[in-house]
Amino acid sequence: MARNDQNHTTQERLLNEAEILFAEKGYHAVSVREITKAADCNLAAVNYHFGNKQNLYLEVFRSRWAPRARRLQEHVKNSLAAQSHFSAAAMVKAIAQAFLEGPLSEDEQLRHYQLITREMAHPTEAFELVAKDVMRPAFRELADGLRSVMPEGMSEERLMLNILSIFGMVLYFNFARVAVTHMIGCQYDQAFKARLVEHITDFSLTGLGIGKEEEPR
Amino acid sequence: MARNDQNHTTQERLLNEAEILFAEKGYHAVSVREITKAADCNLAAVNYHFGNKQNLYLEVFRSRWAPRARRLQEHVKNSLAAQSHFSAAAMVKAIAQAFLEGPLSEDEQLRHYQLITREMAHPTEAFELVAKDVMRPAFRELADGLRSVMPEGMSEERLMLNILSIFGMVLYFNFARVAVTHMIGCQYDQAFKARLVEHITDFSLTGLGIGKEEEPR
DNA sequence: GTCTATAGCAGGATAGAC
DNA sequence: GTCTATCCTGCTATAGAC
Repeated sequence: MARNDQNHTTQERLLNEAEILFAEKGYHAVSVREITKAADCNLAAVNYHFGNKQNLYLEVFRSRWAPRARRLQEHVKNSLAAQSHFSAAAMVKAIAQAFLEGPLSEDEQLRHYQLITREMAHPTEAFELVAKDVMRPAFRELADGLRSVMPEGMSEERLMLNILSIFGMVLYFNFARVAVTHMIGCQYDQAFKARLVEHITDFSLTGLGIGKEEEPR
Repeated sequence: MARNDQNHTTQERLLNEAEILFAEKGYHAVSVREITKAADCNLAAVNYHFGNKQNLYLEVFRSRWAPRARRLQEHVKNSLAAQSHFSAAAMVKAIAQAFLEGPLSEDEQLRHYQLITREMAHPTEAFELVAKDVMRPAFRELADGLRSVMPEGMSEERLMLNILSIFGMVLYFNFARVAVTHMIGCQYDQAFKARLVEHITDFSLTGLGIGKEEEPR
């Protein structure tokens, strides 16, 4: 295995650079030439190590995206395990925190959400891959956790919609950073992210916080 | 102006087909050849009518996406005007309803959200265009409406985050249909969409509906 | 494993006839 | 306005030297 200065194999460098570029521009907007140049290796390397471009893309999800998603899941689990008292509030906060201020670096975070957002809007084989192996199990686990702290008799569908709604917000505030910034004029610095976590937690627990009003009759 | 069977000019047909294809596959995944073939016209037509591919893409947002977004905005406004009593509940419901069961056909809806989701995740000139002319004004109007029904003294940032959260959910439940379907196994038929509107309304008003729990100390 | 060289094709864009 | 024909660039993928 040949390694360069940073002591990374060509395969690793290709995966790293491919992920960055795919996340930034999308599959079709990125050429193999661009990737191999960024990875400081030869044009033929992609075909040698991964067979073709599509396979490199899939491998990015297999060997980069999925493990990171599992790290996030672990982070949520650990946050909850550290709580003396398990509650819905703790759970929502743990999720929001993991996804916005969690173990991922700023750049990792952005990449992570851009990659999956693209796949959600227009799924390829990569989506099947991570949905089956990562997302669905994680989703089940969260559903089980939430079920245990919600009033009995809540329908399964309602339970799932609740989780999806929380995810929807978290995902939105991540992938649509540019739009959010445009609309409210805030940079995504540490302070703003902390306020976002607080907001998502509050909103998930109490909505707008004014309760449901009676319909006039 | 030359028209074909459907009595549409070549320009119109190009815009129609371009929108469908760009929404479905994204800018780079669609070729001019594919568009002109779908529009049943010559390869050179794109360059003749729009100068180049990029300009056709922008024109799709200008002449198709933006007017439709305004239609949605009008729909919300009319729904609210028809209410005898203006309330936060009515407002949230009007938004959710407009975006999920509103004036757009099934296909129009899908296209609409796929186009803007792509732009939010990776903005181009098209985003600037619709952000300035359509999204920001609509957002302001909604913010003003919500401000009038929220408790006084709510910070502007909180107000905006509330609206963005509602949008986040609505957008998510639209563009991530495939993911939602994967996770909870529901098709997006009329009945499910109605339940979604109900859910989004409830969630926005009361969150999980169990109130904020006290931190144990 | 990594390189160069190149095959083979699809892409956007244009020129010029009609 | 619409067509055909064509230019030229850039793409993925492969063959074969090292």
